[in-house]
Amino acid sequence: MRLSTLLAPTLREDPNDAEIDSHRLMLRAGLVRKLAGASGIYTLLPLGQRVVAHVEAIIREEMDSIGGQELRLPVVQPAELWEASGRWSVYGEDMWRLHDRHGRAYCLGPTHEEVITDLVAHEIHSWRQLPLLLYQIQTKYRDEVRPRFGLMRAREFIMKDGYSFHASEEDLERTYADVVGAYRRIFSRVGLEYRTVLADPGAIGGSQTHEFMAPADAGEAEIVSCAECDYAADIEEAEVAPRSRSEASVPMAIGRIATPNARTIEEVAEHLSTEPGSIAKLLLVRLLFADGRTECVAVLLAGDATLNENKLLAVAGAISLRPVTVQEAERLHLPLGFLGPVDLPPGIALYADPEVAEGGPWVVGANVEGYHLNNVWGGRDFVPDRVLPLRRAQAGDRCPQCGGRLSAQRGIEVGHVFRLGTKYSCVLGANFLDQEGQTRPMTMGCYGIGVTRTVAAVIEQHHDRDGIIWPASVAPYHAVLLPVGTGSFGSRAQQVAEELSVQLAKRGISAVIDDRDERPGVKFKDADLLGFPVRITLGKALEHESAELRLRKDGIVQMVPLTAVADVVSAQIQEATAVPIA
RNA sequence: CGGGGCGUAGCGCAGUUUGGCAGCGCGCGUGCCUUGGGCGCACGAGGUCGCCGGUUCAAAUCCGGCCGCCCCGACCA
Repeated sequence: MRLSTLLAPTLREDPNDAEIDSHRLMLRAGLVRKLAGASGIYTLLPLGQRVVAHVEAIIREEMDSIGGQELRLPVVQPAELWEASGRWSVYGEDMWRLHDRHGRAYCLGPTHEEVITDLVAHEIHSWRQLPLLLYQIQTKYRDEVRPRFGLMRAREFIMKDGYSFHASEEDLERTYADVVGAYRRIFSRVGLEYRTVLADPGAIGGSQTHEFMAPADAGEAEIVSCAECDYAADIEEAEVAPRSRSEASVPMAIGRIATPNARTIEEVAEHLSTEPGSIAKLLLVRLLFADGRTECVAVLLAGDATLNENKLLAVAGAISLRPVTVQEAERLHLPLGFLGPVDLPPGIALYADPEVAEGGPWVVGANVEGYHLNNVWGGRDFVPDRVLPLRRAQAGDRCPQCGGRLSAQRGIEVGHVFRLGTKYSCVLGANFLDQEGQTRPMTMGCYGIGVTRTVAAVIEQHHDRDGIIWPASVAPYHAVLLPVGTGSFGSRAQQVAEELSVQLAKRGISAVIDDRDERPGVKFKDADLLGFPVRITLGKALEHESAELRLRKDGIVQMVPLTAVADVVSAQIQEATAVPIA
């Protein structure tokens, strides 16, 4: 391929609407373009398409290796199908809905559980035909509340979705494990550093699920992971244990101290020359329940902890919560900024995290403007109505599995595997006859990988100031041949580039020739920006019948005789592609 | 949906406060020059100033309405 004819419009300057590195670099390197007037909808240009194709090829290989069968499912799906599963109303605004000329309602598939279950319900009838693992790699549509970060959260995106059907839970477990194994190989091969984390099954239902998270600052999810064992979890899901804390052996008497203008934990800690961790904070929140009822509760946490809102909602059975308003607090005669668990007005339930439920001494608000209490002891000075772990996990917490230290990081969710059970098979009639002749619903699993998001994640993890640094396995081309020089010297360089391109192709190495009539500096800059793993410069070294090979990832340069270039590059690419499976 | 920012040449931006010839850099075209890290010189093409309406002798600029994009939040199999 010649760069002079390739549609790869590189940009010298950063686009103004790209915030994160992957989005910025995908635009600058000419991999994608946003469709004007359509937030979250992108064209994949030739280089971007090649990268996506490489990621898809790796996914196909690994899914096929565990017995997966690829198929292609309709994008346009009738409302009836979604009404049958009950999700037409549940899915909400994220679903892209449309009508045909007869006024019948359809949607653009945001996912394909309904369609595939319907297919299997019609075609599979016997235990002898199970298990079945089907998958698709297709464009999906979600009218995201807020598309952002380029391909990271787009409204039209490519996803690999796999669905499995089983005669039993045990059989599902086998396939589930197979898929997790395949995912490990896929993400390792595309060059991602990733963590497998425990996550919330969310609205799709089912038991414990695993997310595959690629650590990156631009990630939208927060995870905690242990350095000493394999424990990792979404920060909202992570188990938290009370932290150890030194207690005074002899409880002293409670005391009242003036803390004028010290409202926040930081201000109180500074005023009293103590640590936030020795203060207990009381949050007043209003819970909203499904039946419209609301309730005001108080939550007591250590001063350096954060409330895990999901856990509070779960234990209280509420659907949402918000802090109380200033007016609500005034009505209760509670001064915001000086709240404490001692002598709360009746009618407000006190929920306490185990860390602060018993013992002391704690500094807490006095429920009087301008005052706090010290030497407060849980159990003596206040008694919680409920003691529940409501603290959000944070860096430095003990690992619930091995006791090691947890660290927190941001991550990009690139894959998610679920056990669906019989949620969809029951309502959509995906039943089979078992060996006893009994009709039973199939047990299902589903397994997603965000393909375009994975490409974004790879760039987030593999770039530098100059541009993208593609892993060889997904690079749009393995190498760039860069002839420089003028006159007859230049034509010789061009000719050598053509020859090497052919030699490389014979070894399965793809290369582009930068034959553009540009100054060397421009070619070098673009080569770095585009991120090809190997750069082969045909210039000065030609006088010694050699080429200059440079690896994008470390900048290491070596001079190689022309006759050996193809073999050396081939070896370099093979080495780079043979990644250990994490 | 709440908050904030933006919309002027293909891209990045100035001009808007205080109404008065539509500008700069990059890119693009032509010629000369240069040729190992985004050369230099000269000439040139390129605009419905997001859209609609209003005020005014005169609107990119002031007023009203609408649309789109980006960021934060809420939200998110």
